[in-house]
Amino acid sequence: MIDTKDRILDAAERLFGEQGYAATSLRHIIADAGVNLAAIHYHFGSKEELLGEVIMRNAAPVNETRLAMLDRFDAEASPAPAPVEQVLEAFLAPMAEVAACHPQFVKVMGRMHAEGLMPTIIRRHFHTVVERFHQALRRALPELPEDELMWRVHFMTGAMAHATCAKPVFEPPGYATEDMRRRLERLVAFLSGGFRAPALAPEQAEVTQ
Amino acid sequence: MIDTKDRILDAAERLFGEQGYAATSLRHIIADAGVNLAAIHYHFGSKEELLGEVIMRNAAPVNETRLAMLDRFDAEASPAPAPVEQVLEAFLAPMAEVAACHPQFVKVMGRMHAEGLMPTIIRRHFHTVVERFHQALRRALPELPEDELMWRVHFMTGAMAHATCAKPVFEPPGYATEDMRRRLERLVAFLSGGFRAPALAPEQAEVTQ
DNA sequence: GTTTGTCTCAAACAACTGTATTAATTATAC
DNA sequence: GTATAATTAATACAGTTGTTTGAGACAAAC
Repeated sequence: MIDTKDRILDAAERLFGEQGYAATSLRHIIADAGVNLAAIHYHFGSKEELLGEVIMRNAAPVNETRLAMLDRFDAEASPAPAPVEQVLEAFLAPMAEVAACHPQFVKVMGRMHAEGLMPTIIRRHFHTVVERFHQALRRALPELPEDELMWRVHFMTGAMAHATCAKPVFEPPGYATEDMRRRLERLVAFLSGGFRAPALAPEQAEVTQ
Repeated sequence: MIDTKDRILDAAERLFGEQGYAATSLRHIIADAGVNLAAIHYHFGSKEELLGEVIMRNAAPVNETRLAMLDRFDAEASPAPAPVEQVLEAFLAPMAEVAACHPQFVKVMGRMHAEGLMPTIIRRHFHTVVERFHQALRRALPELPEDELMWRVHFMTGAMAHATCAKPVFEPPGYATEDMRRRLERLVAFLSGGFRAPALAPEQAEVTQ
């Protein structure tokens, strides 16, 4: 079969997205793809490299679109910096677009975050995009201290990962039918509010009680 | 040894928090606790029940404190509803407190979310607390549509889980030293902003492009 | 038609998983 | 001291994991 490789990639993408990387065995994948176990190691060498190819066949175009959108928003707002909403939209909207033809890829990325595999992947393939968006957020929120900004990026990462792949504890109305595009729009609104919130007073006495 | 059971619980709590439930084998746990493999099944019966005990020995007091704080904030603000900041604080601060003596427990809860085990656990032991906080948020944000609120709770869940257990892609300054209390205060500020953000216009034409 | 390289097949590998069993040990009560 | 219960130890089980192997099927090239 000529398309064995693609069938493996499709099956892996689907199962990684639904169950996560660790929970998906190679035997699940070959059963879903209808191919032989050896085919995976013939075509990819290892489970880890298979994951790498699943990611990279989508991540590259997504990242290009992200940078293009951010450039456009930056140009439109010039000389002012692009507002947070647009920075976040430039980051998230391309994921929603790719979800149209590869609905599972978004989930795969979420799983990577949730399983703690993202730091490795990021440093390998996403460095440029992350760096660019960090700068954009920095300019959009000049009054926000650096540590607070980085913490909020961390929080955002969690909300993103959860929003894209996790099953909610209590399902919002229309959860199953609502498309990823609208879901990410809701997320942009929510995260923008979070980034815009006043920063914590630096190292005062604890206010918890 | 008299404290075998506690040593198992402590080791399990630590390893579940650091590596997650699925990635932690019973043999990791016994090696860490310095006990025999049979001791786990003697004291707990199964891996799943061990997890249950790890959770419940901390979750019960935490949930009591949560409800007490929320009652207090509600009384203080009466007849107005308690503001979002306080609702979130009542939910998160007790976790920060328990982190003082059981620093890994917070991470365990985060892992449960990330691994998708939380829905089961929640419905079993956290139903009251979740219901109460849902109502509190509803009253604090009366103008927010119900579906939008539930989506934001979902986003909040993700940010919480990630903030408490995941290693950030790029570490904020002072990441290793800053205590959980302050981290959760940052999270409360961020989430409050998110909940306060204006809701998405209901079902308009897509604004993505 | 034979050869060469691509690819698939079934089977097996060693390592690991949660669980179970049986005997030995220890502590407590009488 | 002995009987009774609580607890540990060592070992084995059956299943799953990622990975490897070697024999064969198939196509295209010459």
